[in-house]
Amino acid sequence: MVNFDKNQGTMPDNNRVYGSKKTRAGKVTIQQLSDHLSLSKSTVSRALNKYSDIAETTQLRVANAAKKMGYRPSNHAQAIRTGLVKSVGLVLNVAGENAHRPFLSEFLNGISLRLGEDEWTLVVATAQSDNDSLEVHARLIAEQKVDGFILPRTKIHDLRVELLKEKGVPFVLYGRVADNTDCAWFDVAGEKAMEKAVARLANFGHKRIAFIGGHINKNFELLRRDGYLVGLAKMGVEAEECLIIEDAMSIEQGFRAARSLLALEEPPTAFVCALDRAAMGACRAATSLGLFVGRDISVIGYDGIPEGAYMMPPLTTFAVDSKMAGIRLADIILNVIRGADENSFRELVDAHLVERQSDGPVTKSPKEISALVAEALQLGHRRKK
Amino acid sequence: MVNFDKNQGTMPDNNRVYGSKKTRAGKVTIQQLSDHLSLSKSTVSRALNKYSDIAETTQLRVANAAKKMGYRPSNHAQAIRTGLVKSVGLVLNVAGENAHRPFLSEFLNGISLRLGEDEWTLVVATAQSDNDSLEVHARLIAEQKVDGFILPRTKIHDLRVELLKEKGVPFVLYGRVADNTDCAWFDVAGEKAMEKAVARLANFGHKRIAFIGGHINKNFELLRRDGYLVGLAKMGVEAEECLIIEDAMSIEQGFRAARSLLALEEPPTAFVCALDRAAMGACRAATSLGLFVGRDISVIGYDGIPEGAYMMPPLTTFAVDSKMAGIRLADIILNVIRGADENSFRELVDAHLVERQSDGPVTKSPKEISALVAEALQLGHRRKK
DNA sequence: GTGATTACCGAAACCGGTTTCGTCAAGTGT
DNA sequence: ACACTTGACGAAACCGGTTTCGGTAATCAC
Repeated sequence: MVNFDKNQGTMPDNNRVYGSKKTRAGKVTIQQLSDHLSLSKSTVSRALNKYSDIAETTQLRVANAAKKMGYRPSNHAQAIRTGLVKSVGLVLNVAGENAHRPFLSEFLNGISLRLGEDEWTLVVATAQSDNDSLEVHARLIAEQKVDGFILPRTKIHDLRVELLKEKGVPFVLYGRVADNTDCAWFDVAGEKAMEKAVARLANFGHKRIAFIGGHINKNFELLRRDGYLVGLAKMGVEAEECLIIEDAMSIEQGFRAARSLLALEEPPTAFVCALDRAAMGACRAATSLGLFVGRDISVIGYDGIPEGAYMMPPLTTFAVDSKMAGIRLADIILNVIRGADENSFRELVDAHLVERQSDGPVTKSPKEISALVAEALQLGHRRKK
Repeated sequence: MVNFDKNQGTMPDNNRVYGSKKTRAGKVTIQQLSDHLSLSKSTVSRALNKYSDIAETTQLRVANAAKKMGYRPSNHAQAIRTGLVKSVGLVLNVAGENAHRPFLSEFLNGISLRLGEDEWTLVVATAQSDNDSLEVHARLIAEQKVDGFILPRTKIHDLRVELLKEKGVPFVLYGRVADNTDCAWFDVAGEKAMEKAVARLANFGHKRIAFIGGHINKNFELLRRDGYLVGLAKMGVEAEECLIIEDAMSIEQGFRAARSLLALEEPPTAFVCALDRAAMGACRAATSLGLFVGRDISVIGYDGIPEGAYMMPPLTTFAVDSKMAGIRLADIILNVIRGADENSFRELVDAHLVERQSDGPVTKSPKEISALVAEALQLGHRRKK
């Protein structure tokens, strides 16, 4: 009868020391609370959850005692019954190391702020590819770590949407997809900003306005390009295939895009860029070709990254409010999780113009620009020799 | 006895529709699994957790069946008993809207990657101030949303450390604090980078090397400044009070710092900056005063932000690997939570030099620089009139 | 005054796991 | 042949809540 149970029920080797030393003493349970109040567990629970069959006086008494004793319901204890863990997931696809996110912290802040109001939390995970992203979502669902998702950077046909619809897990899109049925979404109207950018430039007298866009598998890219085209149409300017370049997501790519556009026989006198980073590259390209941005040539960006203010010259751009986006998305997903109809959430807000000095009235014709560029190129060529 | 319980036990109004329509059908419980295997719940549980008192053959049988049926233990169901929710918290203090985080997504990626290996998750929350940060931590603890924390951007005397020590909640620091006892930490040796930067510049022949630092309440600032001073001492260069400016966290502030340093009677011929963003400002300041960065004057940054590569000229800097930092921090906190001794985790890694073109051999004396600056200022002055 | 409601609360089941304790058959020593 | 281990598993308690189902006393209708 001596140490009979020594190797019986012992913990496995790989996780024996689980749990930290201090046993999280402070924790007040509902049992202790109900004992203290001389009420039953169930009454206390229902009182806290404001059931109508508990006397108001009792509800008050319980609420006060709970506050005084510092009682907080254990999140997972209630999750096990209610099925709600009170947290939403956000999976960031970091594929392509150029996946720059200038406003991630503001965005997270908005989400966290809104979720915090209801004592919910945000679970963040990253994915290394589109496929991985699906797996990560599936994992979070399987382990019931979240009650719903915010899906950033929607693609035109987004597999995440299919997955979540199939599993019946609530979600909200940051962006739009081809088929929006039964999808709650929030988006910034990039297309409208592009349209306004074109209008602004046309009013400045520009006739040859180029467009430098982003990844064509992203939905926002199509929308922004359409906005650009609509803008041209409305201003009575004819669109030209050769003035549109896509797939410029980085400074480098923006640089190359602008270089090639400026090498055209009849180069543009203004650039509309779908991303500030591309605009930065475009500015550098123009500068490197001897053009003064804001005078010889105009550039308008989109995003509102802080660096834009410190560029030479400061960049005119359309800024999006990422914090607000986070707040709205969090609010929507909370509603959807609580049973609201997805189809009642379709929010489109505007980016707002930040007027700086990278654009202005047209001063040079395409021919003149072409001449300046040619000169700069020859100079560079000569210097190399 | 008709509809007696109609308004009895009804849910309160404010949260009646809780839970989404579809009842998350796919979920396989341990009960179903054990039924299917004709084993008891407890045996299955212990088999999955590799208890030594379950036959190996049985363990295998259970593991296989679990995989085939797609069984995933409900996270909160086990949390309620084990006390572990299998997630770690990260609270970002977004105070001061210029709290720019160039590498946040890489950092998150590193953390998520390592946590994901063990099927843990990352909970992210934001705080609007130092005080709010404490409250957010407390909230996450009270609701048992996390098992431990990663504390980024440590301050010299960090209240978060006190809070977590008092509550007995595991944590790991990204950075160091004044009193490191019983703290696990990981850090990048910014001081060493600063020292190397000074050595590099001194070897280039620079004698007047200025330092532009960051927030003085952050611990890294003290360390980096010390590194700068040590570097000077080692190279036999005397430190001068007037060549040190602190509190430059943004491009704008770096700009102003460099302007004032260049206005000195005997201005520096090189800048060592504790942050790339300050370095960017410094470059712009030098350029605006008619100096060619990389030739007339040298600038070295720290952080390795991507924009540095596209500056004019590209910025020489010390880059930190944020993804790796995330991975290591996640690994450490997992160990600490599982009971390892905090004092056995003290990791210091180096930032690595990225040689670009913003620094080089000294070509101008302080006097000459001063003259150029004076000229540029007069020019600007004249132009204004 | 009596039966039917109604307001309020407690007992117990339940959620999906983990852990303790006990049982039972097979093996071991003498 | 008999007491003692040992290996392998099941029953039941438990974790901290939520929800169902009754039950009791007071109120109301007539």
